[in-house]
Amino acid sequence: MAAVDLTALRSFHEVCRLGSISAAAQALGYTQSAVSRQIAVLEAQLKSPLLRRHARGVRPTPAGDVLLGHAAVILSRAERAAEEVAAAGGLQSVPLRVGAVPTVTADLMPRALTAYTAAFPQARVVFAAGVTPQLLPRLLDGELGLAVVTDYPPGLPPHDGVRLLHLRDDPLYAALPAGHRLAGRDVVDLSELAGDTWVEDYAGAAAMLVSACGRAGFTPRIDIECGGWLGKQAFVAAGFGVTLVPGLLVPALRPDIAVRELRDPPTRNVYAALRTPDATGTPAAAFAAALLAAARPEDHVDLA
Amino acid sequence: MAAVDLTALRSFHEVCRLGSISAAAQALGYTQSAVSRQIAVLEAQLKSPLLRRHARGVRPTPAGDVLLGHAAVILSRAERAAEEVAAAGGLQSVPLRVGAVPTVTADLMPRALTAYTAAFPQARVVFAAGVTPQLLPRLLDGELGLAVVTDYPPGLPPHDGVRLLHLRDDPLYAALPAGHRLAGRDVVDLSELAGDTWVEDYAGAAAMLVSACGRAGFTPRIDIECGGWLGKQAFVAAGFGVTLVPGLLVPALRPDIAVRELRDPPTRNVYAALRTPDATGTPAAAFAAALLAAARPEDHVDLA
DNA sequence: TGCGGCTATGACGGACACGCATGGCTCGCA
DNA sequence: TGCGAGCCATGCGTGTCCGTCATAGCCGCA
Repeated sequence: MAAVDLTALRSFHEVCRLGSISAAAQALGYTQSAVSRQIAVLEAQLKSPLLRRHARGVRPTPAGDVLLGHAAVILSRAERAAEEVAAAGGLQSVPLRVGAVPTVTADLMPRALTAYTAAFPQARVVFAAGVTPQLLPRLLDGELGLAVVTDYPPGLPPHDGVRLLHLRDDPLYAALPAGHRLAGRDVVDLSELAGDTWVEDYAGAAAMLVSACGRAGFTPRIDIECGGWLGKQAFVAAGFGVTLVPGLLVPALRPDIAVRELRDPPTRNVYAALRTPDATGTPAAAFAAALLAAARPEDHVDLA
Repeated sequence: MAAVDLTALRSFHEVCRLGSISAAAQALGYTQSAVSRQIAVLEAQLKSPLLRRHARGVRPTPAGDVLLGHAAVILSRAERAAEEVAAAGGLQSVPLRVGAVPTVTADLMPRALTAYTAAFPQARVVFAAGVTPQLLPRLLDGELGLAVVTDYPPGLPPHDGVRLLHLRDDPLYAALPAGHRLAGRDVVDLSELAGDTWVEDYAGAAAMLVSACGRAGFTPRIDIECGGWLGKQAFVAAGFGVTLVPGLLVPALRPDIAVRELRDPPTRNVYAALRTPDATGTPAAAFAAALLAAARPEDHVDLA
């Protein structure tokens, strides 16, 4: 999609919305011919038909439906960028944008943020949750000033230009419905969950699940794709599946979920990641120090 | 940003990454002159300087930092779109994409999904959380097949072309740290929380908070901007602030948070939203019926 | 069967994007 | 302190691209 422009995407989006190339052309101030051509160029670039042509208008193909979903997001984001660039024109600084895997929001991140804002009362921090394969590129791309990431499989993505600060180890546990046949045990072997239905969504965590289950001799059946821990917990508690849960999250789980140690548990490392040029003397570096202090209270860390 | 293209955005992104127009030009296969001009055009379109020019390279301005964050997302999304369009070429259908405000993931959505997948075992559903002001445009744009939304202030956005199905009322409660001075009460008046620090993030919920506090005679001080309910709960439980919590979420809250009724509570309505042409005979319509059945178990609803 | 609605495509002209060349500024080194 | 190197901005020329106009073809309906 290197040569695709937002103009063609916008036209495609409007064609799908109105179900007609002519109507979209009128709405956008082009001729039907121009819009037809834009669509044809898009289809050539993406090497896939995007619209089914009928005598009375058009309908997206399945591939067109996929592009439509992305187009909506891209176009919306482009508008927001313009608005925010205009708003940022008068600012002297931008907030420190911190990203982290969701599991650290339950305990570690609030404690680190508290220490940081106490030391730097004028600082503004914006927090965004994400998964490691997304967070590191976002850090490198400049969207984030700091990211808390883990080395879940497939391991850390390439991170040239990034300084990693190890925060702690974090083993996985099994989260079972309270009435599960294995809930009465203290330690569970992963292979004993081969026949269960799994609750998982994030690409990183799903990969670790598949990898761990592969070593235990089975492929997990993930029927419930759920994005957040409230939802995950609800599905597990309601008996619709089991899942793996990082130790960092265990204290925050609802009481009607049975959390059990795994024999030989998959264990991840948790890191604070900064761009190498930001590794000293920057707000991101100060925040990393706060994270380290929160993760290892026994080490004294200065926030200067 | 109507005329801005991805080519200029890509160049800007690479210039920031390498800190040099010449280096970016070389990496992208352009001359320095072409890239310099692309940046100049971007700056003119966005009416803001985006780079500070130095003798040895460039650095983004604060406005440039803002654009860089968005550019990273847009460019990444564009790549994913191309990949997924290629992968979708052979598909006969796409998953039903369901969006909802996060509060329904804790109970209502898992129940509805269970009923739906029991009735349609071959169906694939992808779920994405969001806030109402984002969800309705995403529904209309084609990204979502169905969205569960609420009429938090500023109320529902314009929704021509959308069919709304009322699911239930949902009053707000106060969520307080367990040791809060008002935690011993059964009913709290919002004005009594005027001097507290607030935990909130989402634009919709923050607007309702500001609106409700305005009616109670004060402006809430939101020091902790936190995106997810695990984090919100952690900040409240740790004593760093109070927040409002929808009734739908109350059963899923951790036990060390004091949840209290509000006198005259702000109350929202919860709706399932579909595009009008999808209102009958589609997977989205069937899913809406499952949501209605889950929200009102006393009404019998057929999933045909 | 003819007409209207709609999409695809040929031909053409003007706008745009980029390369080459050059000017101006800053920085580092002898 | 002066010179050279590095780097960005901009004028000019050229080829490509984008949009318009016109036309052809298909489908559905009265």
